[in-house]
Amino acid sequence: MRRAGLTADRVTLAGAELADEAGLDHVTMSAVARRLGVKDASLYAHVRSLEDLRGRIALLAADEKTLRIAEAIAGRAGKDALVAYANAWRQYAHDHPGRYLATQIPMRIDPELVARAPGPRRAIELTYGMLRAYALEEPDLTDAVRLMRSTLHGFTSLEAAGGFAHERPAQDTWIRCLDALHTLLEHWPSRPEGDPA
Amino acid sequence: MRRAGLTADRVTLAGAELADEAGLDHVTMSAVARRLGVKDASLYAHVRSLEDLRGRIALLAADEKTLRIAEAIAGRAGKDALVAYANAWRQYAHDHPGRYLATQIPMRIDPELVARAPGPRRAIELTYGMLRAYALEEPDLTDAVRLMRSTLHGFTSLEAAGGFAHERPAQDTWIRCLDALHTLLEHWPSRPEGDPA
DNA sequence: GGTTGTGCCTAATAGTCCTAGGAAGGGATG
DNA sequence: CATCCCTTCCTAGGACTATTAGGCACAACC
Repeated sequence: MRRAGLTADRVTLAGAELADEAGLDHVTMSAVARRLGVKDASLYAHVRSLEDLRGRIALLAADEKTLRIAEAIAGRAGKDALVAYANAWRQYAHDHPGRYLATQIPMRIDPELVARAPGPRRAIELTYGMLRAYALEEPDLTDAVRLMRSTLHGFTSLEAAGGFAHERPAQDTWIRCLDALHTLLEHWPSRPEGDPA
Repeated sequence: MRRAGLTADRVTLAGAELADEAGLDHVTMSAVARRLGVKDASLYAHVRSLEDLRGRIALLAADEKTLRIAEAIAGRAGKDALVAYANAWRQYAHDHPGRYLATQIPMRIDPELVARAPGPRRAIELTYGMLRAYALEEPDLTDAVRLMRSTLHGFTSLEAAGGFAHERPAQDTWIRCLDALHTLLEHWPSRPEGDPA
């Protein structure tokens, strides 16, 4: 009797592949087990539950996306970095729609596992680092980081869900949106007086 | 034997309520049937499948959200309208997290049903109408609409998923982001020469 | 009052998650 | 080399879910 060499990471990877190929809600214990040539009960030695598996897929996606972004912006600055950052984000969502969707589900996942995953935290750090070129001070910097993440996530998410009808190519809008974001970051509106928050 | 008076709409509503209370993936045929005091098989007379039900929930959410936005911006213009629009959007996502999440799933739903639902189309029209105050010309107007939808959706989506850590209240960031969007729309960057697209 | 159709039912199949307990491979230890 | 033990994977089974097929009873119309 051969051993399949399962680990939590291998199970997670199989689930992630399945999510990209068949859609996130086709990621079931049975389906992942079939893909690994194993009985479903065997997975429970490595993964606590289906919900746990989905959380791990989300964390994997966050790590992978962060890594891609880090590579993309390395050695770049200013608008160059901004565009590279955004394109890497969008490209990851295109390449891995299932994994990307997994990151959107409100996760009630093992906090200890989250703490060990570097992805989410590092992603924020990267964004802060990149936006430092725009000479924003706190709390504007935090707000700008959040705005940027919101816009990128919203665009890729809507695009994936078919939210942009056919009239105008999404790619054209994308380029213009990056222009707009860049402009906005360069001319970030000042706070009204008496608003230190 | 009492009749429950089921219709497709009543089933959809029960599913939507369940989605908000228990989370979208607790919306099952059995659970909806239980909530309606009915056997699960009975639902299939009104709804084609679970996936169909989820699609209907998504369409319901789109209609409701659009209605709220329409009420919010009625009689307003300029930044006033922008803020009202955005707040209505965000408030809907807060009030109905399950329904809102349903709109994010790529739906392979009956196209005929989609065509009959006024929500998605009307939402876009409303956005166009509101942004007309900013004197943008096509295709900038379309791009601005898409940017606006992306940012609002991204923000509410990230917020719902717990994406904004505790440091700074999300509400404060929200206000500043609306300022920023308004500023951006007033100073939309011009296209580079020789780019009629 | 009989007919017709609809609304909800029972019954059944297949697939799912997950638990409990058992067997067999692989490594450490005598 | 033999033994022990831990990990890995299995079999078996319970509870729940989605979906289909067919039946009965209620309501409306003639």
